[in-house]
Amino acid sequence: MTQHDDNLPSYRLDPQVGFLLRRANQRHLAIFARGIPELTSTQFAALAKLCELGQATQNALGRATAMDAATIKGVADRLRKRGLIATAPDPDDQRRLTLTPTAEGRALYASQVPAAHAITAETLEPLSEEDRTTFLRLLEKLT
Amino acid sequence: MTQHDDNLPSYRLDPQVGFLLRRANQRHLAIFARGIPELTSTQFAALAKLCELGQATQNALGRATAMDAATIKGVADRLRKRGLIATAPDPDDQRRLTLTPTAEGRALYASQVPAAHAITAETLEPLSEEDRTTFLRLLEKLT
DNA sequence: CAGAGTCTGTTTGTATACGAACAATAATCC
DNA sequence: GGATTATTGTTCGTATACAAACAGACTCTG
Repeated sequence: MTQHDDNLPSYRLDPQVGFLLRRANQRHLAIFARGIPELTSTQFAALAKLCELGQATQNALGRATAMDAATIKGVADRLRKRGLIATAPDPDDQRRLTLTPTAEGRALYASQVPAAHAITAETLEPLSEEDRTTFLRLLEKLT
Repeated sequence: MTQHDDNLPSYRLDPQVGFLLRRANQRHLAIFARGIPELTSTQFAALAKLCELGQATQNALGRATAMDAATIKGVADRLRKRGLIATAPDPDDQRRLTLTPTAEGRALYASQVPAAHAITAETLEPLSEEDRTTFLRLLEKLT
């Protein structure tokens, strides 16, 4: 069987979950960049969620898209600079910034939804129909 | 004011592979940072692979750890600054930089291997023994 | 009501990531 | 053997990520 020397640390990088997760993510991001060159994966996520919600506070949008306050600020700034979302102060809470997708933002989002589905399909393409379901079910448990 | 237009293709962010991959990766990185505060996940990967290989060219180490030339440069610079790896010019090829782990680097690596295994275990902890095998098998195909 | 604590958005600093362009060097080909 | 091509490492610019510290605005509690 396999010999194990207890004096030497036995560790291989390649099969570790973390390494595989990082590479799978890299592959997905490359597919995304080819599929929707107009936006980054993160920007599309924020825009999509904002269109889904209709409107949201900046930090709330960050929570909904798994970005911390500092990250969502940068993403929101770039989307606003491109005219895809608009910012308005909340009359009920002076701290809050309410974000809303602009008509242009909604249009871009709608136009890219088919591409987004294609990206998901291409990312999962190496798996059989059945394996995709299994994979997504298990992956969801690791979030 | 939110209304649903049935002409638009439906899309939800939450179940998309890309979003789940990103969040699973975030969770893993948080586990890693708690488990090995001395090094980032990327730095540990580079150090581990270099210890595995004994020595490597900078770009070759990048390829072995899935980092492009610009990324591995930054990682290698930080590891060198901390005295964990050493750099030497290749006599046979003036372009190449040969990287080698220092004694300190090997010692730190060896001391953290158990923690690294624990990180992998904790990341996969939500899955049953059988599901872990399945998940890793499928994840590997998406790399 | 006053003070403690919480939440909002912001800023700074560090660390991946990657595209693109670059100079120096090697390898290849005709 | 000289020109073309490829590779190596570097730099620049942009975009996530996140910790930490901050000020201002709200909330809760005593």
